[in-house]
Amino acid sequence: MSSETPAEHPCKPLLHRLQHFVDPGPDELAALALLTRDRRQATPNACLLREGDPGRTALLLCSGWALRQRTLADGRRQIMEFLLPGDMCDPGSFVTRRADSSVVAITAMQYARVPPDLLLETLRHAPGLGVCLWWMAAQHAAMMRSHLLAVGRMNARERIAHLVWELACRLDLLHDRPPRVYRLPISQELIADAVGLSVVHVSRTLCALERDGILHRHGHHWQILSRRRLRALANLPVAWPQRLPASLHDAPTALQPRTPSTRAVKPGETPQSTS
Amino acid sequence: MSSETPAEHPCKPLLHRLQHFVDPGPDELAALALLTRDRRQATPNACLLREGDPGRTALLLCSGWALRQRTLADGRRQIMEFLLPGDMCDPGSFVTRRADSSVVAITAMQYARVPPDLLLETLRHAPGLGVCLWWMAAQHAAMMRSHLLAVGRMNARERIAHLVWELACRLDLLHDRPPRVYRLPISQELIADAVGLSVVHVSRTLCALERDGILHRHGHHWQILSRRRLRALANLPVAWPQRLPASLHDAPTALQPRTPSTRAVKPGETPQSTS
DNA sequence: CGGACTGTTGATCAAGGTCAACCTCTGTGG
DNA sequence: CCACAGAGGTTGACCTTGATCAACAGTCCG
Repeated sequence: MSSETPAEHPCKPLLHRLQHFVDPGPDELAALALLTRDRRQATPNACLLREGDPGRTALLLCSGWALRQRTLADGRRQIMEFLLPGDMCDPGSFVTRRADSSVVAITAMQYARVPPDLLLETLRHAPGLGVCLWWMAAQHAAMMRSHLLAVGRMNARERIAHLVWELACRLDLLHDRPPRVYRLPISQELIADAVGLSVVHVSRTLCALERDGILHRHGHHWQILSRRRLRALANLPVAWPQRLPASLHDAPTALQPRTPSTRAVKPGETPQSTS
Repeated sequence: MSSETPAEHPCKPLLHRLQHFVDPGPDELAALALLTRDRRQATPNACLLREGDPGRTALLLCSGWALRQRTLADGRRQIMEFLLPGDMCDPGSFVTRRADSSVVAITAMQYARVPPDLLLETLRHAPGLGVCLWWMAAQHAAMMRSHLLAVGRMNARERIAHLVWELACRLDLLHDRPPRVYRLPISQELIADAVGLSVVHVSRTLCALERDGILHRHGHHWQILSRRRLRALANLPVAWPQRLPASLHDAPTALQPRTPSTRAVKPGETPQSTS
């Protein structure tokens, strides 16, 4: 088949991520290419979507980082999530009058706007993609719940460890092998607003993690020195992200499953157990 | 049509909620009835779904309250959300290997388990329901983001006000008119674990809200004395929940829109503006 | 060279946590 | 009918985590 040209595919990161789980056929590849018909650029701090906008369109990130946030009248803000290449931001917006949160570029980035009819058309061409999107949405919801758990019930150390671990896991999915050093283009202010702490305390806590030999940073380059201890701090109860359940591969409209030999092993994932 | 017998419909609360937004036809009513084929009972503290379960089934709550929670090894827990009659809990579970959170009954309750094929079959019979479920999922995601904002960036007073406001809005949707006094079958311990505070501090803060003439409670009966001040505290930027966007009513598979004369006015909702 | 932005460190402060006592209500069993 | 136990709520005293304010250092960029 013509499936061996991922390097030139317009939404490589999404593809790359999906390939950890399923093996897209030519139909799916062609359908995915459709999604990026309306491509755009954004520079740091540009607003892709503003709170209150009618914005009836999904966003598909191709390169660069963004974030979703909500702001209070007095300036306090909460960062809901960081958005990485390959992320598809809420198709839920199709069905909603006004956005409840803003999406802002962190780095220079490329993305596509996906209007509702285009998404529906794409799904008609490649129904198997529906399961993928559904799966991604479920993973996303689980991620949000983890985030809530961290912010609501963990202390500063744990919260930050949790965030770093989450980002590392997500970045791992964008590469063939877990990178040795991660590039996290986020300031400590962003970390603070994501985990609900003050900037100063984030700085202190990061220094402490570094002193304890768990992390190492310079600039935006981060290294995880002890995956074990970081993971323990992050308190992750279940493996995340999860694979598609096997039985879905057999559904009439599903994609072909990857054969075990070619399936990449995901980084922090323990196959079964919890602790 | 035969749409005037909601009193005997097996999932009245869901219906009631949907009727604030759309006008289900006979097909939709029949299809909804299908969903509750596998009905169950639960008593307080019963576990409908346990963290780590494979549980490939959605839950449709018919009566009573439940909650979704995640627990840490040392006993700390975060309540993700309270689940009310008419709530459909994550169809996302179809596509996921293991549940990331538990669902526990708060009161005695009735619910139905909805396996994947039943849901798909139902949607085949009444495609218009798909939009409804999608809309509910989008509302749900927005609610979770609000919750995260509250826990991450608000102080005790605001967090609790936020929670009470959210619950009141959701309960309003289950009745024809906003009730004068709400029945909230939740202990202060549950409130604490939902908003990320200690029980003691919840007690103090509630007493303060009562002293300030914003709330009144005895037992599980709550009255909102000043909707204005409660709403201001809760810091709600956009109207919630939102109506379906008008254009979706015109989609080929959509339900009939309610005529303006019969559409109920929703409680805390300002039609357009933010503050 | 000067300014903006980001990160680090110290000093002080306050919101909320913890511990403990006590109270009210409800249901239970004698 | 009362005694008792247990759960949930209230209040006080004290302590801890993290917020706030401020000064300063490093880096990038005009």
